[in-house]
Amino acid sequence: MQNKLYVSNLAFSLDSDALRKLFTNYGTVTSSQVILDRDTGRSRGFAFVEMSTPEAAAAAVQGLNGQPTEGRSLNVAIARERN
DNA sequence: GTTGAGCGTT
Repeated sequence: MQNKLYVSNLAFSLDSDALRKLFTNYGTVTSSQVILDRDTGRSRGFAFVEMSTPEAAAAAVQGLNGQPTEGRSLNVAIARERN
């Protein structure tokens, strides 16, 4: 499964909904979630977005990786297994 | 500010 994306270096002003809208422009977003610290509830500065297909994920990487968003340059890459 | 969670109602 190469349809899960790891989005890091994101601005704290971005939430799951904002990311979803950004990625849905390059394909169908199956799920989007900004990672919040489970203990403190604060943003960890990165997120995970799952696309419906690997090609959609690749398109999102090419389209959003390194793009300035909310003052921060988004870093988008294929995510790893959670384990 | 950089690779997620959950175990008690997502």
